[in-house]
Amino acid sequence: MKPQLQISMNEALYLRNPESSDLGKSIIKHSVEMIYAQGIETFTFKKLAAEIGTTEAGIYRYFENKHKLLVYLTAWYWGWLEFQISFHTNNITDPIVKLKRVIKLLASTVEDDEQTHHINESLLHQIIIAEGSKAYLTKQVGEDNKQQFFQPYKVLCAVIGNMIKEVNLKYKYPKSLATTIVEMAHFQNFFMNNLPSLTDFSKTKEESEIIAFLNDLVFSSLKKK
Amino acid sequence: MKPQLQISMNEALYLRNPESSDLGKSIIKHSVEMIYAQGIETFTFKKLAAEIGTTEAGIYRYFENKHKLLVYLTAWYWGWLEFQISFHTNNITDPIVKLKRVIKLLASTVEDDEQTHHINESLLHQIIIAEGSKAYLTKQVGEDNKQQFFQPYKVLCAVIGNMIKEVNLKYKYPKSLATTIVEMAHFQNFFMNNLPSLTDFSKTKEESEIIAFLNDLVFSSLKKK
DNA sequence: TCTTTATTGATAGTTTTACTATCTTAAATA
DNA sequence: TATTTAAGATAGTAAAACTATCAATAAAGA
Repeated sequence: MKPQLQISMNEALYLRNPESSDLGKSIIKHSVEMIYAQGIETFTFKKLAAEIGTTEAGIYRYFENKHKLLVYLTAWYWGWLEFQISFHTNNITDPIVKLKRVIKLLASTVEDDEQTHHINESLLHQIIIAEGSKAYLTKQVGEDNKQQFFQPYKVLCAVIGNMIKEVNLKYKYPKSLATTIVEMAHFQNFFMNNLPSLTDFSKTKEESEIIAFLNDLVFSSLKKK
Repeated sequence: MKPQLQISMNEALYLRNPESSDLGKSIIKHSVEMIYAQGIETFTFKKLAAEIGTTEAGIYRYFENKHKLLVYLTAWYWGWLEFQISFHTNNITDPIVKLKRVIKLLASTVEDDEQTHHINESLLHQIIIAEGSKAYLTKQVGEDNKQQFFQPYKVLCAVIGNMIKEVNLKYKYPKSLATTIVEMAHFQNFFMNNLPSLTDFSKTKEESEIIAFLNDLVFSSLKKK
């Protein structure tokens, strides 16, 4: 039996911890599948309840509303990704190699660990691409931020920002470049698949091209003069 | 009397052309003010109707739904911005100067032409920053794209992509760099004001810093080797 | 083992959003 | 003057987004 990876979650994101029961885990599992399939706007707690054989009220015992659930899923994803990054860059000493590794992890389709847990990371990755920014592009972003809902995202960006500094201490915009990498890894993917004329990858639709673009972008910026 | 700038709009975006009547113009004007103030999720046609002294049904005669209205506003904005860009880069021959000008236009707060029309471009700019990507981050993106709803955005990106090529014909990712500039001009602004630890501009909160970042990013990439 | 507590299921209800339909009036146009 | 057309007024429906209550059951503690 593999050791279960537990992502520690901000308690203010849920009413009852979904990791603490079968129903909770089922909510997460089917949320991911349904939001992936239908998109966040057409997804409702009622549909979710019907799907997993419980009632709407049952869902509301775990999550206050759809927005909190989305924020929960994004927070979980960024926490998970940060773990992946620290795992896969663990014994790399060269900061350039390390940063390249991160870019690859950000822009690659994740393979799902079917065995490990109820969350299909591959579907969740697609959700984050299409819905992730909706977690913070709201009027409540200030309050949500005060409650630390975006901490995993901020931690991940900080980690990448530090790697950037390792490559070139004199570079003036490590944080902004970090968010640019993260956001563009996703946006270029979305554009490539949905509005292909906005990218240079419409012919092959290969994520390796996104990686090449991001590498070029980042290491041109970090080249010392 | 100044000549009115008319942005030509895709007819499939509305049921009745809002530019064709006072009520229509009022819908646009107050939509911009209300979406700016409340955000797109809490904004409703009922509230809008109350605000402008008409009925919900009255709004529905112009726009099929809230999403179409948002797409209309974003399309208008990108059309308007493209005009601004072509106007302000008109007699510039040096492609580097031209591209810098574009970056400045993208990342600067727009001053509203109070006199010219019913749309407050300054508020609309803020709406695009916070809500703009929601216009295409949906499950209907494919159908919406087929109906050419994103044409003004695509045209703008193509224009910028061509300027990039003018600077360096050998650069491999002109389109993706163009969308990166456009999106990051907005995202860095949103982060600076709402999640400041994600940027390097949290101290000053000056958009001039975003411009400097984008200039550095773009011209590092376009430097010939 | 008995009792308490916690979790879920079942049911019902409210408010708001998102829309559709119809009818009337007023204004513009032919 | 007849006739399209836009807009106001009113009403209504379906679904979404919740809240409340009570009973059944299972686990945990005394």
